Formats: sequence, C-alpha cells, structure tokens
Amino acid sequence: MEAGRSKRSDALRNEQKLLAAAAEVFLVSGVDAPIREIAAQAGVGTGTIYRNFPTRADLVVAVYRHQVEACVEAGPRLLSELESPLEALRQWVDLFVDFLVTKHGLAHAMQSDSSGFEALHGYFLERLLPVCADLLTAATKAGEIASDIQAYELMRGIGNLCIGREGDTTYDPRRLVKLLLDGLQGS
Amino acid sequence: MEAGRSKRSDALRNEQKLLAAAAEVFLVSGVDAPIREIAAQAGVGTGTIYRNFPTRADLVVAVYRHQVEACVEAGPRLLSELESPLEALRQWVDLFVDFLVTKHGLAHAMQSDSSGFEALHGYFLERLLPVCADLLTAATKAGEIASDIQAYELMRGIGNLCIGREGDTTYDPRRLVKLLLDGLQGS
DNA sequence: TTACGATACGGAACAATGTTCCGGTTATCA
DNA sequence: TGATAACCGGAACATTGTTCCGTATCGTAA
Repeated sequence: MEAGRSKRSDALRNEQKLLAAAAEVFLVSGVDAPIREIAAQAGVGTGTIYRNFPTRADLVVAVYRHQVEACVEAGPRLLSELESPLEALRQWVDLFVDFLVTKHGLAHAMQSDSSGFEALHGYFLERLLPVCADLLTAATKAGEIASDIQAYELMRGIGNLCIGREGDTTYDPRRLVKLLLDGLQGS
Repeated sequence: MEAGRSKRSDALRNEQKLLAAAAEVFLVSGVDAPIREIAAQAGVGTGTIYRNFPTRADLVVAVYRHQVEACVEAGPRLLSELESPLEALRQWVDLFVDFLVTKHGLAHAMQSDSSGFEALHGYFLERLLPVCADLLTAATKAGEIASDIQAYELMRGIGNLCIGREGDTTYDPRRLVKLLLDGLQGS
C-alpha cells in the first residue's frame, strides 16, 4: 500500500485552500452549501473540489476530523476520570451534542439519505460508535442503566434530537437529550 | 367569508386527481418526490399543481388531513377513556408516531427548513400542539410527570426521533420515544 | 536551462428539479 | 350560441449537483 507518488505542490495548496474555504462557508451557509459557493470562496473550479473530495461527506469529514477525534479521545478519558460510568456517558454525550449543534446542519446531514452524505454517517459511526458502546456497556455493568438499548440506536436518537434550526429558544436539543438519558435509568 | 365563487368543474376534477396521484406517489417515492412525477401520475401539467397547491406542504397537508384530524380527535378521547393521563399521553404519542413512520419521509419534511415545507410544520403544530399540550398538562396535574418540558419541545423531539430510513431494523423510533417518555417521569 | 510527460486545473456542459409564465382551451352563463 | 373569465399544459428559466476535456502547471531528466 501507500502506492502512488506524492501530490503535486499546487494540489496540496489547493487542498488547504479548500479546507479553509469550506470551514468558512459551512459556518455561514451550513454543510449543505452549494459546491460552487465553496469553490468560489477558495478561488478554484468545481472540478478541483470533486478531485480532492469526491463526495461532499469527504469534505465535511476533513473539515471536522479534529473535533471528531477529540470526541473519540474524550470517551475513555471520562470513563477513567469519573466514578460513575453513567456520569461519564452524560458528559460525553454533552460533548457530542455540543459538536452537533454548533455545526449548522450537521446533525441533519448525518442522518440524511441523499446527496452523498451516506459516507458522513458511516464515518461518524465508525469513529464514535465504539466509544459510545464502551460507555454504555460500562454504565450497564455498573447497574446504572436499566434499558437494553444498543449504542447505535442511542447515537442515532441523540443525533436526531439535535436536528433543528439554531436560534430557536423554544427547542433545546440538550433538554431532550437529558430526558432521553434519564429514560435510560428505567421507567 | 367564503367569498369568491365556486371552482369550475374541471378544476375540481383535477384537484381530486391530484390528491389521488399524490397519495400514490408519496407511498412509493416519499413526500419529497419530484413535482413532475406527481403531475405525470395525475396526467396534468406542473402549472396545475402549483395553482391548486402553491407549496408542497399544501399538497401534503391535503393528502394527510384526515389522518391528522383523527389524531386530533384521539387526544380528548383517550384522556376521558383512561384513568391515567400519562397512559393517555403514551397512547396518543403511539398514534402520532405510527402516523409519522408510515409516511415515507414525512417526519423528515416536518422539521425541514427548506423546499417550502415550513407550512407543513406550521399546520401540524397548529392542529396537534393543543392536543399534546392538554395531555401533558393533565399528566402533570396528576403528578405523573416530573419534567417541566413544554408541549412544543416534546412534539419536536418525538418528530425528530421518527426521522430515519424505514426498514432499518437497528433503529426503532418507538423504542427511543418510549425512553423519552420514561424520562418525563423524572430522573 | 530546457523540453517533455504526468498531473492538476478551470469551467463549460449536462442532468435533475423547483418555479414562473403565457398562449391556447374550456366551462359557465346570459 | 357567443362572450368571457377561469383554467390548463408545458415551455422556459433558475438553481444545484456532477462529469468531462482542452489547457496550464509542476517535476524531472537530459
């Protein structure tokens, strides 16, 4: 593996320009902003975007990779730092929710079944699902959770609850996620 | 009110043809099927659709109006039939969830902030929110609910949990909604 | 330094879909 | 039956995703 030679210098520059431009545009117009808008912001053609990031999900993943990884690392850390696994799960979910709600439209995109966002769903699952599963298992073993819900279902549920226009003071995803977690403790 | 003369007979016929065609297409392709597809199924031009149903939400509302109204009527009935207001709320939510998950993409559309679906959100809220609020208030007064969540937030949360591809056996909205309702009883 | 092949670039071109608009048609009524 | 207002169909336009190819640039070897 690692076949193929390294990229050309201008290609590398463009990749960086694209990442910066995408981060900027995502902030303003959301993760489903038109490709042309990102291309214009970066000062490149649309072809260059597709060459570097074949699907939109690839671009989103690249932009938010650091933050996702931070969430991945937080799982085991919280589990070791805190007495209660359930409390660790709660704090980890807080991080996850914060991440989702601060990225305009990301939660919506994560569960979307169109526009080449499937890969995004897959990436998040691949990285975060094991972390969540560990937290869930630990809390269950500690007898702090009565439900037998699976990690996948829980994450999808949390992700779905985070969907919504931001700035809506009458809908706070955090309140609902808290209710959901409360529900884990048994009826 | 009721100003304006009655519609022409061909206009009425087309309206019926459109409702039947839309119901058919929604079943197969979901509520965000292309307008042209619905027009073709009905055997009319796209202009005719826009004349009868200016926004996509208007068409969706017209197609599902009966079922929404059934849900509206079920609220007070359950409340009077059952001893426990919380149980009434649970059963009513069951009806609501059944309705959402059996309509391909409806839950998704309800919270969408684009494509002229805002009116759909508004219609559902206008009809169902008071019903949900009554159930919630009754359950709270009966001391069966500890949370001080508002009806709007609860309905949005339930709606969001119902978003997802159907046929996914690993994600069951009903299980998550149950957890959410369990959470209402207090942590 | 220059020439050449590989690589990457930009944007035109095509496809899918939403939406508007208008010339022609039809229903209604006097 | 004829006038007219309402209505119809679909062409035309706008937006966005995606592909493709002629051209420009980079890296390298002579």
